[in-house]
Amino acid sequence: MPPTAFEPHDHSSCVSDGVAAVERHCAEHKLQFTKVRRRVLEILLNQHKAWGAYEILDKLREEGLGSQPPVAYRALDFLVSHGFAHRIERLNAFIACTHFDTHHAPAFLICRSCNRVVEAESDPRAGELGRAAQSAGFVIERTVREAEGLCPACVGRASA
Amino acid sequence: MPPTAFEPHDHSSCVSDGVAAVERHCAEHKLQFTKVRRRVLEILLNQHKAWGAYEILDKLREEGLGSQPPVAYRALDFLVSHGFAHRIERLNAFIACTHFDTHHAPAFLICRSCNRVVEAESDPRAGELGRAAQSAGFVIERTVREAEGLCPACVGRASA
DNA sequence: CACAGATCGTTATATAATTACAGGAGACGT
DNA sequence: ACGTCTCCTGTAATTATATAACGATCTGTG
Ligand SMILES: [Zn+2]
Ligand SMILES: [Zn+2]
Ligand SMILES: [Zn+2]
Ligand SMILES: [Zn+2]
Repeated sequence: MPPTAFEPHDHSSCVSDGVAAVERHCAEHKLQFTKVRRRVLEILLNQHKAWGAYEILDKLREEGLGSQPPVAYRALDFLVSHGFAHRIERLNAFIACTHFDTHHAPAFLICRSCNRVVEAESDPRAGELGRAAQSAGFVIERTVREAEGLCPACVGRASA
Repeated sequence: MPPTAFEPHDHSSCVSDGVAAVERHCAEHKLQFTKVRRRVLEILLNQHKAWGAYEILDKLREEGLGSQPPVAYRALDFLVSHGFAHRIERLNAFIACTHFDTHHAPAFLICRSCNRVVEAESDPRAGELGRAAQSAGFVIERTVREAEGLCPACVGRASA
């Protein structure tokens, strides 16, 4: 199952499915899926890129949903803490989770040319980090795995 | 070869060996290892933790080596771009490289309790990132691999 | 309604990083 | 030694990212 967001796809379903899944999850877990939180999730889902907090804030401001940084950061904190979105450390930016149902340690592929970001599943105990941790007796609680480079489309464009 | 910095070791040699190796490399490659650059490297080597740019700047200021942010950032840029130091994205901070001779894609173990950071070697093509990239046709140029958790000493302390 | 807890609106502040430009020190060919 | 070029430095100003603090408002519950 290769990542799909680098390829053409029916993107409107990315948005609607994403919102619907979170809506369901919130209802089941008695979480408040408020207007701002919903809108921020929609913004994140709207493109497969990582959004800076202030970019999101600008959108909210245009729509009269809030104008100060804490408004955006609180909504993002909610989404991230419940696994509906992820923070991309390399970019100081945020992206909607594309498989938030599973309890996961995400990894990301970031295209430096078109800025698209794709989330891949990953096992935190696998790979070099896990091996190094094990041999050092280190207990991993959270991992950051981000790869920067060129997506297939941009590689083609560059070498064409 | 397990990482060593979580264990007791002769730390004075960490500093002197590190400076000497960089000094040699700069001489061989006609790079200018200026006073500020050397001092910043020494500061980084002084503890196995990640230093914020402004922490370093404070030290430089005390010593009359510069007082404005660009002084610290320029030295750090030099060190990072030549592989003598690494940026820890998760912490917005910097650490001296512990095996800068080899052409490498580093991975880090970050203890959230004692703040020690250990660098492990890693192959960028291995692990989940590499697999995901390959199946997506993505060309990796740089990776961020950072694990946060508890080092052996701090795990012991917590469960004791 | 009365209450507790979560959420929101707003101001101010903290922290991290970059831009821009003038000046200085060394390398280098003449 | 002289000019000249390049890299390095000093400093002010600004931009970008994130959090603290506090009162007001909403939401569900008895
Ligand atoms: Zn899509
Ligand atoms: Zn691309
Ligand atoms: Zn040491
Ligand atoms: Zn520790």
